Amino acid sequence: MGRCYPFKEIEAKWQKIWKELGTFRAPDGDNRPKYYVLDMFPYPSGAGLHIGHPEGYTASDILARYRRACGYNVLHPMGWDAFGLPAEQHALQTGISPKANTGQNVERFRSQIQRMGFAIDWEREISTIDENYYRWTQWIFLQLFKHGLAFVDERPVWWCPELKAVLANEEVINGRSERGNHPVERRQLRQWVLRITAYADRLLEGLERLDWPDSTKRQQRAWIGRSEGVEIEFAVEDSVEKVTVYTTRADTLMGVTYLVLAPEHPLVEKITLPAYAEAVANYRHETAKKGDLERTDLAKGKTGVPIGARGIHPLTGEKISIWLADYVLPTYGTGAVMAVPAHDGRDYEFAQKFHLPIRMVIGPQKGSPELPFCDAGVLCNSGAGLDGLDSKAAKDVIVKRLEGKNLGRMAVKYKLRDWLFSRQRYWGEPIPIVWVSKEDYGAISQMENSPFREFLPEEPIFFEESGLRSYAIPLPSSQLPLVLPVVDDYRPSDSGESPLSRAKGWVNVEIHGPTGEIRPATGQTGCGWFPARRETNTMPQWAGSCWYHLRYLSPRCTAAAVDPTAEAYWRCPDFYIGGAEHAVLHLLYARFWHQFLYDIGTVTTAEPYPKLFHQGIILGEDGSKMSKSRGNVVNPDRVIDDHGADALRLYEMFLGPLEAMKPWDSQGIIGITRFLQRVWRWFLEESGARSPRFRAEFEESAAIQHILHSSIKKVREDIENLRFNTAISQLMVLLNHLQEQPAAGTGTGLIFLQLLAPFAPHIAEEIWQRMDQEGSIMERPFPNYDEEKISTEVVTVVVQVNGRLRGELRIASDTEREKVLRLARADRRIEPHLSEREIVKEIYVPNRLVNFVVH
RNA sequence: GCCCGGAUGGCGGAAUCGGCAGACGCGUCGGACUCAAAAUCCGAUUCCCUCGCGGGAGUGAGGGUUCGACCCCCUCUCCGGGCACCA
Repeated sequence: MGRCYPFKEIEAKWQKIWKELGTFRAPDGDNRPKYYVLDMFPYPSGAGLHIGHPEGYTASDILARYRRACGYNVLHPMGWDAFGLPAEQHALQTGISPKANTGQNVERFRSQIQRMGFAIDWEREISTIDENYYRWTQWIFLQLFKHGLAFVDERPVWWCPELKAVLANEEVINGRSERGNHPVERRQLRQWVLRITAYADRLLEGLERLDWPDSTKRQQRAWIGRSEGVEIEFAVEDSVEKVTVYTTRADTLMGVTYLVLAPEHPLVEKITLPAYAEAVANYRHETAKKGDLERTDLAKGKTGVPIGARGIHPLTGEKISIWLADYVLPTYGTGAVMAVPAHDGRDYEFAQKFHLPIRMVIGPQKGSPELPFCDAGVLCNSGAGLDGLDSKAAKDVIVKRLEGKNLGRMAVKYKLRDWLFSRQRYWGEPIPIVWVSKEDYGAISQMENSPFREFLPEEPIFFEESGLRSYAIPLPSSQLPLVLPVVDDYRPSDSGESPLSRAKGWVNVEIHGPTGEIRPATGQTGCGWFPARRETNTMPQWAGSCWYHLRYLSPRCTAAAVDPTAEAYWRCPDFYIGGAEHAVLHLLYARFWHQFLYDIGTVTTAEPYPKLFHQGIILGEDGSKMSKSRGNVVNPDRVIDDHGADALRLYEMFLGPLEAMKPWDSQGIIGITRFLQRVWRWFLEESGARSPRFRAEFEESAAIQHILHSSIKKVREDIENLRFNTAISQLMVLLNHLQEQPAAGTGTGLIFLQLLAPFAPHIAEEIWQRMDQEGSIMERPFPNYDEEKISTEVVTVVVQVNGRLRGELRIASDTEREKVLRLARADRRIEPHLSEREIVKEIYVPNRLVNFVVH
């Protein structure tokens, strides 16, 4: 290492000063306009900060510091998404409690983040595992419960034998667990479910008004998967039952040649003919064993069995066979489809395999098609009133006919499923519910002043187990937080029960109806005391992150999840930045909770994140994803040790566009280090004192004023558009020009420092001080540019002949067209290209370009 | 399979209302300083022909529109991401 500026000392020095002075504290309510910048808070893993974390944080920090300098009251907070499976697995391996382990990880993350010198208001730090935080997560859950949006259901769920845990749909990828890539299987378990589907339309429509990346909106739309179609009833021959199918292609109704039910369809038992019962039972059994991986594996081809019963076509009365096939999913639509093999790829494949009839009803193809025609078209073979209509018109006619017979109606379906909200784990928020008998539920719900009625829903929530019904009683506010009990065994049970179920003293309680008190079981009930069992499932990791953006507004508030006064001022984040991997999970769940909180009056904004940005991924030096196994992981601590936090900040932003995926280059950071050293040496002498080059009264040349003011403009615009790489390059260009001058105005130097400050705050503060400036550079308004200084009197106009560059002219700006063309024609370099040729056309783009078209 | 996004020097990347391609930085080469090295500073650096002046080619490939295309249109290749029997 050569002569470096003393980044170690000055970075520690300014971080200390900022902390002591509370420079970045964001006061509630203020005359200034507010600006709320939010980072996706990290999961504090045992591995410590990754080089990718500071990328997003630096970006938001630059924006925060810039907005501050532009006169905004900026809120830039940080916290910890601290519940999660890794801490629990670590506990199983080491015996160290998740709480202790997570605490250590948080310490490390905090100190690593603080070393970056971010303008964070640390007094607002939050953690999802704090009792005073999850108390309100529980409160929101109870509100959902009260409003009928949280319920229990015995349902097939993804069970991972390896993790011994139930996984949400989103945590299962191609039949394997997202975390750990273990195989998963179906199991029937009692689960808590949140009715996110009730918000499907609002979640969809709300997207229109959001300033989000298109790809993320697209993903959410696809996830919600709204489709408009028709439900059609097919009577079953010799039966009172009917098969209801859902289709988006009612126009192909005349091409239906058979029906298919999902193997799980409840009608199967009722309508299967005895002769087919055994084969059907076998097929259903086979399907149940399959994971969705096998079931959805297209390569394996279609399977299915007939059930003997026949359906009756609602318009033609034709009798068609009914089949069971696992290509029909029980969880979508009605779990039954009408098969139109001529116009659907899947039906076609199935029909081919089982030699079922194929009837074309969308023309104009002739004969039996080689391939199904799946687009819209013009109807044929469909009879009077339909043939010749296009698909759209035909749908209308067919729906009208069905409605006339009361055999069909328009219907809207979604791919979105309700959110499976319980986990059989220890390290999560306890669900604040106790279970009581039917009689006791009746008694408690009748007690007029019982606190247990605070969150009681209109419809009771219950489940049945070995013939006994248990009823859900919500804990009252006075019992919150429901604290996670200390246990010594974090293993889940093989039966799918949470480790909490082992804490018998915690699980078995008695509740006092009149007062809302809860005590450990004594066996002495009566006098308003009822025996109860606590819910032992915990919430998924997504819960805490659904509303953290609100808790920052009033992190210590004990009276409410969000203090209404603070909420009225800060509202919601003006800018939200984080990884694209959260496009559908966190970002959809958080929108759901926020919309719900809006409905119950907790917040005054309809959407949580009006503007969202995804930073790209930083790859290893070899261009592949950083991973321990590849040995290409860059440790931010090392980089700060070697080059300083300012250099790391600057370099991460200089690598390329913020949203791009870009490889780290340990050579490249040298360029940034050199730049910072040149800055240091331009301002300061060897001794560290301010350089004598600076003059208080100094008239800069027009050229310097031009580059200075256009740099101010570019830096401002680039920050506002998150183009930090080009902003930094402009600062380099500016310094290159300034360095060529023997002297400089003090004001020019100070402007340079102010432009640099959001990116490299420590060095900017230090030089600011050594330039004898009072106070923090952060307190000064961001420089403005003078448009007049940017406009130039002389411009370069390039001259082309037939579009090929042949020369250029230096002329006064806004010279009239004829004069420019005359000068161009006479130019020494242009003339030879024009001589003896006819000029067909002359193009002049003012102040930019001349093009002669010659024959 | 379907839907997005991308492809620019040795490398990361600039430049898109259609108007000088390669800003800025890395690397490399040459020079200054030095006993020497490091550091620093100065210069060169898309490729080809040329001592030079200059000329030719060039933004993944091929075609098109235009006075003019990295930019717009069509076809294709490769890379990245998302969805994946959703009827």
